Amino acid sequence: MGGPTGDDLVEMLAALANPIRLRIVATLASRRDYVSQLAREIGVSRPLLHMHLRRLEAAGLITGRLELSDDGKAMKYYEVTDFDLHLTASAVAEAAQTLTMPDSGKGPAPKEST
Amino acid sequence: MGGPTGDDLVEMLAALANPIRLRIVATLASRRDYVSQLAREIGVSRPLLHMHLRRLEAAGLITGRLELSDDGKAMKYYEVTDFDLHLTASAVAEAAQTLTMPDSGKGPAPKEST
DNA sequence: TTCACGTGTCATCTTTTTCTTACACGTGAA
DNA sequence: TTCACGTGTAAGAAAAAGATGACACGTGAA
Repeated sequence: MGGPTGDDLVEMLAALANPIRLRIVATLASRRDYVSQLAREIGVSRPLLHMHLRRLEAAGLITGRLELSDDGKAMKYYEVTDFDLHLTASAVAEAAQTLTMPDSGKGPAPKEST
Repeated sequence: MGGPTGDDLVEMLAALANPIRLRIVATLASRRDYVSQLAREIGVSRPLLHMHLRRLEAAGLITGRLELSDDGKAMKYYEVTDFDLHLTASAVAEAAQTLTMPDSGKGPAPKEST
């Protein structure tokens, strides 16, 4: 039972549930890369890539750090983390127990009269 | 390398990346259930639950079949499938190769002049 | 018939994601 | 200075997802 909490799991799954972000992780899996170069390889604009990178980093799937190149430019390099998610029905059932519910459970069940 | 295709993976992940749907899978993991009862237990309206169930079934994570109860009512019972997703950076990298791209790769890379 | 319970769908509204365009800043080289 | 390349962010349009309410249909029991 070392899995992530329900909320964290949802965030990780949501982060991976997108073609572009899947591609970002796939690209970074082979070698780390900096933002502009990554944008060119994947074929998306930098602002868009920036947004996707933030989502992936917030979910803990990648990490980025700013470095200075030889010619003095500030480059932000990203790389993947060693995430390892094993998804089965029982794993999901366990994580779901730690889900932060909006308010259900205390509120009255949705009325369904005619 | 028996994993799902990139598109299928995205669909499965998107299906699980939601608190309510996570709860549905968790509930069905212990015992199968029919729609109205499930809606009461989870605390959502039937139309909403119906939509989430469709998404989960489309992703292949649950299956439903219509049965007739003793008192002649048509009940739709759902249960979880034996899905087993192992998510690592390399697994993602492999699945990403079979992603159906909108059009990138052929289209001109996003211009970024000025 | 009317009620309670089961099924499903459609139209609509609200919220969130996704994406583009435009801007700002910094550095090294021509 | 101007250009090329790197960084980041903010505003707004477009698209998708989430959620609700009102329907319609069927059956058994009061």
